[in-house]
Amino acid sequence: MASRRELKEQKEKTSTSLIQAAIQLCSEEGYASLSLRSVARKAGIAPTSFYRHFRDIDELGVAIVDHAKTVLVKCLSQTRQKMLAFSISNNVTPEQKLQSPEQKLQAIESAVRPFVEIFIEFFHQNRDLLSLFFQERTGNSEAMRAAISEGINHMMELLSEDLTRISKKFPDGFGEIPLIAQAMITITSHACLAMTRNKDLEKFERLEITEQLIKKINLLLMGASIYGKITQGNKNE
Amino acid sequence: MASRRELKEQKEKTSTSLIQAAIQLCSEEGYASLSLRSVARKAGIAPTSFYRHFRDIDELGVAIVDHAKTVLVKCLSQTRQKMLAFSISNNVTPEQKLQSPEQKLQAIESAVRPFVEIFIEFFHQNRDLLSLFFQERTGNSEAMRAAISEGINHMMELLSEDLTRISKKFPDGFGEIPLIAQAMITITSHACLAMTRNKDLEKFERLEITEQLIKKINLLLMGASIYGKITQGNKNE
DNA sequence: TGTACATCAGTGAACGCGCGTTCACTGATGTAC
DNA sequence: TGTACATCAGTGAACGCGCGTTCACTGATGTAC
Repeated sequence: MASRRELKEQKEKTSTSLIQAAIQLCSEEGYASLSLRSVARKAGIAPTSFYRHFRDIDELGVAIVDHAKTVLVKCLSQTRQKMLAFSISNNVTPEQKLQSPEQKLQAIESAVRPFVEIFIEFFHQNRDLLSLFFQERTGNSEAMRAAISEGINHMMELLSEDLTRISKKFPDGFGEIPLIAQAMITITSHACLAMTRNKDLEKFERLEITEQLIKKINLLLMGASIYGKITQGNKNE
Repeated sequence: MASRRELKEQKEKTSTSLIQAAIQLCSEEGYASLSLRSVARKAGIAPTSFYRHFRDIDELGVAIVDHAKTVLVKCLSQTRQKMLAFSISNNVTPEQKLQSPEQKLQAIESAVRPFVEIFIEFFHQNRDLLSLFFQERTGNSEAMRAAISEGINHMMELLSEDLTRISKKFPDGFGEIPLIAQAMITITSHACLAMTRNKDLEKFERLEITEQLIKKINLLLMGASIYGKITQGNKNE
């Protein structure tokens, strides 16, 4: 009835059920309160069957983080497209544009806004998964912290690349791009976590959080655009 | 032998022992893993005696947060003194100073540096307490989140006052001061949490985190100083 | 001064519960020969 | 084709453990009269 191949697929399905069950339980009680038995119960298997899939809860946790990583990479790939769209629409020589603060701010916001809107939308669509990812970044499981840290570093690299490209449109470039990327991820993930409670967050509140986050990142990048002028020589770094 | 008054003092001592025991246990296992019995054991009393002091673990948690609040208020009072020292040393009319980006950056850093250095030092001295405070800001205990949120709001008010005073030294003031205060606390607390693991963090690493945090806040405030120019009318807000 | 009672921090026994983990087992699939 | 064996996802009984909570108790202090 079930071939060896079908058995493998069935096992994969069960693993996925365990992961989904764990994500949901974490959103209710937190990762630290996750128990092997509660996950197995929610996934509809016997407690002892858990061991056919994961050595322990932390191994499941790392699998969840791996899943979160792929979602985040997709997210950053989408934000990159939109941010490049910005670059193209501003595809003129630096000397022509972006000299006045107003022009700079407008240019910055035209890149920041799509980034934030797409990110918030992704977070909204993957609330339980991503809030777990960001929350456990500083949690008490070393295995989780290590796995998450890897994902965050990757995000920062991607974001730094984007910022580098954007900075080329500014007469003096941006200063301290890696730090900017760090700070962007910090305040973005924090804004997301602030949305986590109140599952039925009013759309109004979500929009307000979005606008505030955009403003904060605008401020950072405005600062970076001056920093680039002050610390000469880092222009194309 | 022990008067009624001495009994009250003794009870207070036991409560303090419970709080200290809980703080230490949280630093090892996290707040979510805290158990009434483990706290009582560490404090040297019978499990049932716990109920003479707190209704449940969350009530103890809120008491810990209250303690953290007083530490943080002391911290912000010290940073304020140093930041006002900056204001005095720059006590000239706006027209005379801070027109060039270099001057602005220098003025901003002279306020930001003491803030960060004092904050990091306070965190270092109260590592377990304050990392619990910041970590559980987005944790799974509603009682904790509520208590912490109150403390954070108070911090943001104090910081906004400081920023308002500082902004008066700049020709165009700062824009979006409340958002700046929020972002400052977000990235500062995150930098602190990054120091939490590795109890014996190399002094070198601590200094590096300090310098990076200073730069990030510099960027924010540089941005704010331009934002003030663009969005006219908010100058003295 | 003496007697009866109230207060209250701390105790130890006991309870039922959910937990992680072990173990030997099932039953279906595929392989060797 | 048939027989013996290997693989492997899933199972159910059983274990010992730490947990939160209850209960009646102790023993010292203070109060009423």
